[in-house]
Amino acid sequence: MDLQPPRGTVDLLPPEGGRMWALYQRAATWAHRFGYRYAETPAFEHTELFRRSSGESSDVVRKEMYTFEDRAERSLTLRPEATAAIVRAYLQRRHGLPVPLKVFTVEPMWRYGRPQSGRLREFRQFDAEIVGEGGPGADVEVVALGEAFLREAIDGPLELQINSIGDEQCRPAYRAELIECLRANRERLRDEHRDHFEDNPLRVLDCKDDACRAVAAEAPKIVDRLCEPCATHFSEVRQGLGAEGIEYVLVPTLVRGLDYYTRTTFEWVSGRLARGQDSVGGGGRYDGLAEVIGGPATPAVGFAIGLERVRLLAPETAEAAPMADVERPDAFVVGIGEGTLATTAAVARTLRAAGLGVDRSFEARPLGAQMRAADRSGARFAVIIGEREAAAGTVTWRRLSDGEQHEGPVEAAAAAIGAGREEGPA
RNA sequence: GUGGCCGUAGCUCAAUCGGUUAGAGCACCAGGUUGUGGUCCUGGGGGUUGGGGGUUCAAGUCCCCUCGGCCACCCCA
Repeated sequence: MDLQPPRGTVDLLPPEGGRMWALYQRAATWAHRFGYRYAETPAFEHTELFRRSSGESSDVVRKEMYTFEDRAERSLTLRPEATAAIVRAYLQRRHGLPVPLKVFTVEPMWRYGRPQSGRLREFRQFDAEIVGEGGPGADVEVVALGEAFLREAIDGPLELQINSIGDEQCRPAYRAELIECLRANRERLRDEHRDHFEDNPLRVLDCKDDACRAVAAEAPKIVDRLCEPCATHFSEVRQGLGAEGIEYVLVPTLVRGLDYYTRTTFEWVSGRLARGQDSVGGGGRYDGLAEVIGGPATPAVGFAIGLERVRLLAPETAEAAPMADVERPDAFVVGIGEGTLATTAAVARTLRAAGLGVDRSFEARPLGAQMRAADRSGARFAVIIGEREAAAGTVTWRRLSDGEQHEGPVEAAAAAIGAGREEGPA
């Protein structure tokens, strides 16, 4: 039996599991601070949903989907991204939901491709969406949420790039103009673009090849061709970001891989990762998506942040720590002597009822061994019960960081240990 | 999916020309320790040398296949 997990998947055992869990909590904390509520959608959907939403010419649909048939011969696909499913769910049950609907989710996604570090076949995303609001304030808020999370979760440089790719009013004309330009410079493009740029001309713009970049630099820019409403929207988004104190770089060649984007597109880029995987997250507005999958016109905007990539950029101090703060117990209960198992269990029960995270040994082991276990558990306090305490009806609590200890009733221990917990992460 | 590089304990590495029972440090576990953890001492568990096949008296070492990882491309998270 091969014990390796399937290619492109990973096991998250301690301490890695705790670090990912800490990231989930951090995402939830920030989403809550911005008024986003938690949502989940199925891990798989009808294949049709993604074909229509992402677009037939997108790479996701063309070669990255995990598609399978179930026993009733329905074609299903493991979700490659979160947005389409959230919009589908919203459309099906929109009556009674708040407007706009602000939701976030932290779930795995699946895309078939060759794995690399920070690029897995099963990967996790923090995703936030505002459905039903078309104003620029929504774009700004969604970016602000992602920005707040990222600035706290990662170390080092992070660049927010933004662009507007227009809408169905202005993009067709721009698209035609761009095709003209590309046709005129056809010989300079690299092979794979030379014959296919008419399918998705915007794609050529973010090609990394030097020759293509040179052509892209000379080509007309979509931001100069926006219709009046799109131009106004974009300018208000930029003003709003400025007012939030969020720095960004305008990147006229920033287009995104999925067809459903309109107007604002953005991406967070790290300078620290390998070039092919330096995008930490991205998103944009997708006002046309709801109609594409059969609903009424519904403006919406959102982002997806890749948590594996965030982990690669985590501060080294956090990586070096033996465990994440979120999984450290508050106290480890230690009993001295053979007959103390029942006593430590009772003390643990009391401390847990008081809201503390408590661990203990399953067996009556030597005191030194239990203290060692307490230390290794990461607990902040050891709570010790021996003959003396049992007779007096007290416990001894010892702060493991400096060895300071006191003896008193278990309620006093609970209060003292609980009081020291405030400096932990939010 | 295309191209390249690389696989020896959990991690970092060692093992002479193809030669006997694959070693070390760190990490992990236990004991020292029925009144105190981290340091220290002693001991222990861990390997199908990624897997399979071939060559050979003999393979961690040479050859083939395969699986996996990394890098670039594609593209994105």
